[in-house]
Amino acid sequence: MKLCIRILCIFVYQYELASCLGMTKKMKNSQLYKGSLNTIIMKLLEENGKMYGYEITQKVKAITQGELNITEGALYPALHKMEAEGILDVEMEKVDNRMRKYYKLTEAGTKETVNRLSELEDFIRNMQSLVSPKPNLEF
Amino acid sequence: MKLCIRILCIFVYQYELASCLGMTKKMKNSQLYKGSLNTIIMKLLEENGKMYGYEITQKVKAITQGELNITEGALYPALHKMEAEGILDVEMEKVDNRMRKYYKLTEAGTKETVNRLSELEDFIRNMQSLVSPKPNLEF
DNA sequence: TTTATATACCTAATGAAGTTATGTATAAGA
DNA sequence: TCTTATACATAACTTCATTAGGTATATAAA
Repeated sequence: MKLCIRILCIFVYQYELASCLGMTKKMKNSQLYKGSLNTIIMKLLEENGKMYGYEITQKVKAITQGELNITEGALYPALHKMEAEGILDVEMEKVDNRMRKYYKLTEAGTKETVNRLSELEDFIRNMQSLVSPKPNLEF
Repeated sequence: MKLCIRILCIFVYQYELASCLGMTKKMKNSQLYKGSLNTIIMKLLEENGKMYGYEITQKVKAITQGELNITEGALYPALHKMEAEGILDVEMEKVDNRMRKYYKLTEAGTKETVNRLSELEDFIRNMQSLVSPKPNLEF
């Protein structure tokens, strides 16, 4: 029994250690990211022309230094939905005997991206007003 | 028939006009705000000491120039939940024969607010990296 | 050689948060 | 009198994401 607990402790310790080093890190994304996934995907596609799902998850992780990890359970349904809505086009490609589904913005998608980005700007501006109310010092 | 269409047009026009003036404006909040409500509430309470529900909706509307309208269906359940979690304390008050439920941060709530605000900062920083990738120009 | 990790896709069950619609009730103004 | 503003509340529904599985190939480690 005591041995079991000791082993468990070692396991937990190593897990936590790994967490600290950002290796196994079962990162729980903040609630704040809810609703921003589509905007993120669209912006990345606008920038990179075409990307495949897995590539998107890795890109986001890299850009945010591991702070945001898009879960596949969120990503793939989102991509399928945007494809169904005519925002994205798909193109299959076989690389190294492994399949890839490349997504790119449609014309409509490109237009919608502009709106989404402006919404994001407004959102950020509003959130900043809310949390760091700058008294109008200009006069 | 033509008359009907004309009347409809006038109605739509006036509705849009009212919208522009921010009067009737059935503002649909961007998806992006999902997940930010608690943070907003906590920050406002941290700043103002105590507030009641309706006051919060008005304050947010004012600060964001009408861009963000907290719906009551989201607000009240959120307040109740935060109270249940020990983040908020309630205090009833009767003003003008009308009831008000004033909320304020508990000690735990105040601590949690710090975390939430730092999460928000990270979130904003990450979103900015994602949508406006600033190449590291420093060298 | 088996096993774990990385790449690459997928979905079903569940949960959390918000919208819409509705209800109650008082006060003030047109 | 009828509408708007103030002030609370909740039930039904939608949307988005998490959790937890599943398939399959390639590579590195034990």
